[in-house]
Amino acid sequence: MGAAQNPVQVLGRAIAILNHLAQSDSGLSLTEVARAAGLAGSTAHRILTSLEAERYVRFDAETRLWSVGVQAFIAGSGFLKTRHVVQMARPHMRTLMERSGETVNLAIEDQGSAVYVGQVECREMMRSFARLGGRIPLHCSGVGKALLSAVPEAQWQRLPSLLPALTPLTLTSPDVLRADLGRIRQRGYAIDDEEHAIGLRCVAAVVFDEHGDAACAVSLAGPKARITDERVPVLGQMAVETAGRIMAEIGGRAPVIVSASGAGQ
Amino acid sequence: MGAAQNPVQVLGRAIAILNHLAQSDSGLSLTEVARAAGLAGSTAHRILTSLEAERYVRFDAETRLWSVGVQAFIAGSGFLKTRHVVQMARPHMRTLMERSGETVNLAIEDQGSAVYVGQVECREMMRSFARLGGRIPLHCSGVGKALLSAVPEAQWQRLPSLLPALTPLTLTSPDVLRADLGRIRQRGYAIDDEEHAIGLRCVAAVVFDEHGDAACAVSLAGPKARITDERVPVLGQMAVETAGRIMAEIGGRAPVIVSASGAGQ
DNA sequence: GGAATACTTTCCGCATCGTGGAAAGATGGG
DNA sequence: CCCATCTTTCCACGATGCGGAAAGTATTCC
Repeated sequence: MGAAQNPVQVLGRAIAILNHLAQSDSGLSLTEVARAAGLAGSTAHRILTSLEAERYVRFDAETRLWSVGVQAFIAGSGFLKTRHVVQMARPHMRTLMERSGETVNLAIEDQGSAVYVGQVECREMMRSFARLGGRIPLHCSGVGKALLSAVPEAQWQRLPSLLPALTPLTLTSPDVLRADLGRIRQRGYAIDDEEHAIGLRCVAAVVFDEHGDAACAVSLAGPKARITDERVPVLGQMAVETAGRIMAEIGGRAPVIVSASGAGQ
Repeated sequence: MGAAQNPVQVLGRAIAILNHLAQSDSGLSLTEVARAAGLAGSTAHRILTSLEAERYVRFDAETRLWSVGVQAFIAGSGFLKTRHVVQMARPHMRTLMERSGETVNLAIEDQGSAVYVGQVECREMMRSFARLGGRIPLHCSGVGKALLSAVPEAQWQRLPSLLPALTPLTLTSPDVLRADLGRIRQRGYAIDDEEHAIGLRCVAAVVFDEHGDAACAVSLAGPKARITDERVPVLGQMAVETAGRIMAEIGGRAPVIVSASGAGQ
C-alpha cells in the first residue's frame, strides 16, 4: 500500500497518514504516525497540523492521539453521491430489513475486495458487524461471492492457488470456489455459511447495471442461530427480489449468460 | 470555506478540491475544479492526478468528470470508529449551559425509553435531577419527545392507547402526542411543561446522525419559576443551535422530510 | 468536412515551499 | 527531582511544486 510515484510528494504522504489513521481503532500518537508512514517526526507533525486546520484529522488533547476528522468523513461520503445505486437502493434495503428482520448490507467491488457502501441495521440485539467503508475479501463473504459470480471466468482465474482461510469453513481451493460460483449463478444468490466469521451466515444477490455488469450486491446477514437452514432459501429469495427491484430502479438488466457448460437456467 | 493559513500549501489546495468535488452531485470538469479552487489549470490537474493515484478521486473517462474516489470514502469512514457523540458534544453542552444558565442533558433512545448519557449541571441551587444512565419515558420528557419527533410515524403507531401519566399534565392520548410531535418538528424543539414532574420544564432538540436518523437529543431543564413562558422560545432556539453544532461535529445531517401532510419546513 | 473553439494534458525554468535535523518545550515515570 | 521519551518550534538548504505556454484532443459551428 505504499505511495507510488506521485506527482505531488506531500499528497502521497498525507494520504498515507490518513489511511493509517483510518485503520486504527483508537487513534495514533505522533510517533506512531511518523513510523507508520516512514517520515520524520517534524514532517509528520507539519502534515498533521495542516490536515487538522481543514478538519481532516482531529487531535484529542486528552489522549494526545490523532484520528480521522469530520471533514474527511463528509468529503469521503461524497463518493456515495456519484454512486446513484446507493441512494436508489436505500428504500428497498429498508423494506428488506423489515420483511426479514435481518441487517441488510450493500457492497461494491473495488480492487479485489468488497467495500460496504450501504447498510440498514436490524433491531435485534445480536447483529452483524459490517462497517460502512469496511473491506471484506471476495472469496469468503456473501456479497463478495455474489459479485464474483457475476464476473466472467477470465478475470477470477488469476486467483492464488490457495485462498486465505478466515474460518475452518472458508473455501480455500479455487476449484471449490469456482463450483460454488456456478451454484450461485444457478440459484441466483450466494450463501456464506460461517466462511468469514464463526456464527455468521448471510445470503447475497447481485445487482446488475445497464451493461449487465455487476454494480453491487445486497446481502442479509445474521447469526447462524437465527438464519436457520430452512430460512436460507426464503431469505435468499428475498435478497434476489430486492436486488431485482434495485436493478429495475437503476435501469439494469441481467447479463446474457455465455457459459458453455451446463450451468442450466 | 477558503483554505486558511496552512503550514502546507498543497494540502490546503487538495482538500479544497476534494471538498468541492464532494459537494457536486455528478462530478466536475478540470476547469470547473480549477475555477472553484482558484488555481491554474495545470496546478489543479497535477493535484487531481496525484489524488487519483491514491484513489481519492476518480476520473470518468466517458464524461471527463472528476469525482470523489473510493479510498476517500474508506478513509473518511474511519471517522466513525473514533466518534463518540457524548465526548464531542460535551464542549458544546458546556457553552450552552453558560449561555442559558440551566442544566444541559444529552440522551439517546434505547428500547422504548430515553437514557441520559451526558450532563453539564448549572450552578443554581435549584436544579434538575436527571441522573446519568437514568431512564425516562419517551412520551413525557423533552428529550424523549424530541427523539420521537424524529422517528417516522410507522414506528410509534404501535403505542398503547393510553400512555401512563406521571403528572396531571402528561399527554396520555396518542393523538394529542402525535399532534405535539408535529409541532415539535415544525418549531425544531420539544417543550416539556411539567409533563414528567411537577415544577419541571424543559426544551429539547434532536441531533441527527449521518443517515438523518436521530442520534441523540440535547435538553435544557429547570424549574418552571426560572424557565418562564417568555424564555421558552429563547432557550428552545439555543438548544436547536447547540444541536446543530453537535451535528456538524459528528458529521450528521438533517433528514429529508418525506411527510405528505402539511408538516411544512 | 474543415476550421475555429474550448478544454485537457505535458513540459520546463524559476523560486517558492516543503524538508528534516536539531533544539526547545512538555510530559511522565522511577 | 532528574532522566527518558515524546511533542512542538525553528531554520537554512535545495528539492519540489508552481503556473505560463505549448502541444494534444474533443466539440461546435459554419
